[in-house]
Amino acid sequence: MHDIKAIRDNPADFDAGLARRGLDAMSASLIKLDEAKRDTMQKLQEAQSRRNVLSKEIGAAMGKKDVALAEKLKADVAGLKDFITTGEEQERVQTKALLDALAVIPNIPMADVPDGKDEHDNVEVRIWGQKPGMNFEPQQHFDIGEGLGLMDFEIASKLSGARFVVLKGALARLERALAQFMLDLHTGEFGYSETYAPYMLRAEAMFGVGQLPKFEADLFKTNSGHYLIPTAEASLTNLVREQILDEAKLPIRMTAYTPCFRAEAGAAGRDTRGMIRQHQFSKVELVSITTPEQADAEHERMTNCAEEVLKRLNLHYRTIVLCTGDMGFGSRKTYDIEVWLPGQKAYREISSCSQFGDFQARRMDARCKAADGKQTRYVHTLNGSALAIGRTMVAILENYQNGDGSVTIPEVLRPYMGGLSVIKRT
RNA sequence: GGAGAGGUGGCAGAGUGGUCUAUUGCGACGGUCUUGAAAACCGUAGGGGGUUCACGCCCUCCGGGGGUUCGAAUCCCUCCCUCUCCGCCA
Repeated sequence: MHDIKAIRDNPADFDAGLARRGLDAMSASLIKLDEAKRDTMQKLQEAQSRRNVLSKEIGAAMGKKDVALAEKLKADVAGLKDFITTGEEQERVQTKALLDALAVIPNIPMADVPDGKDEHDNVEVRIWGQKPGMNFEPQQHFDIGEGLGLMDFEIASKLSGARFVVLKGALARLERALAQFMLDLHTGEFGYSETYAPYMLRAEAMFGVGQLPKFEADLFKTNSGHYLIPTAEASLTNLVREQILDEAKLPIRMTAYTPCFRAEAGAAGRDTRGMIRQHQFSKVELVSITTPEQADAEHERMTNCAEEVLKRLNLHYRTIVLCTGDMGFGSRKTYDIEVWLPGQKAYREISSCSQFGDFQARRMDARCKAADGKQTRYVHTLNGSALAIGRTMVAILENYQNGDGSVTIPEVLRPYMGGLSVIKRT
């Protein structure tokens, strides 16, 4: 959510920011809505002020049992009633019109985000490791998993339809092992606080992180009116909603391992095979709540935390910064980490780390204040996947596959796999 | 799911139609006193918004949203949440 005052003060900057996103200028229409609202407010407040004064005089007259004066004053103030009633209604309508318009406008990219139209204009910022050498033709993860007899899309479709999977035996355990490994790393070495939070949220919370109103079609909704979280970001970020935090306590760093549910509306035909794009997947998420000054450094730090997972798994990856045309709705800067998949012969997104500025904080009303400070201000929010579990499993299967169809388990995961070093067909 | 009771400032807790500009207590901060502290005493306080170069002035907020009234913390409607008892239950 944008600050209308900032738009009013600097409409040209705002429109220039929108243009970088490929959007038309909106400042003029927004300012018009705002001016109409403020005009109503001024007249309304003046009338309310007069009403308050007269009402007090009525009270005083009643107290002195001067009924005649009270009745005269009542007649005086009666004329204001209609004006105030319609003014209040008008203010509500105008305020809603402005907020509705603001609610669907994406965040403005930071100055150092590269301009571009789509994913082809993203810019690589670093690359780590190298493609594994293999003396056989690498298979894709679904062929490996099905070959092991431990990954079953067919039975999953009978249970739930397309875009679901059933994992068995060592692969089911690998899912758990990956989550444990990642959580231990982030809590033990990087200072994130492990958090368990709801998987179902109210509309207000979904609005807070920017999922609503614009992306309702991407969410699953329950018959209780809740929405299933598409990412733990939604739950974790909302933990600071409607609060004024002590700045000395920032940054707050939280992590959670949760299932994620995505309707994948509009993804028909994309990644239909395998585990890359599912309605249900798990993810270890990182969320940071910071002061405005801390946000940029925290973004780099968070991205490094996500990359560290891949380093320890010895998976080749590259980190890219998304161009203005490819960024998500609420983000002002996003790094994607793409892991190399030898079976697919492609880099695929395995993590996305974004900073939102105060975009979500305004929607959630999450603020902070220095202990000695008078002024409250909005916190900054950041989140990143570290990592998506399903896609990490895909990467391990494809990168650690052997010529005989077995899969070697990365060293760091073996303690979590009961010492198992190779997954073989049983 | 059924029945009942409640949501008031950082916390506790009054107020049930008219100087409420929200009583009081605790806690907090500043000061007086003191070598220092404690105690005592005095004083200061929140959020959002409009307007102003500024000082300031004004509007609004007693869980959220509507309504009644000249006037609402107080009355009505509605939603949310908490607590108690019953029922059910991993």
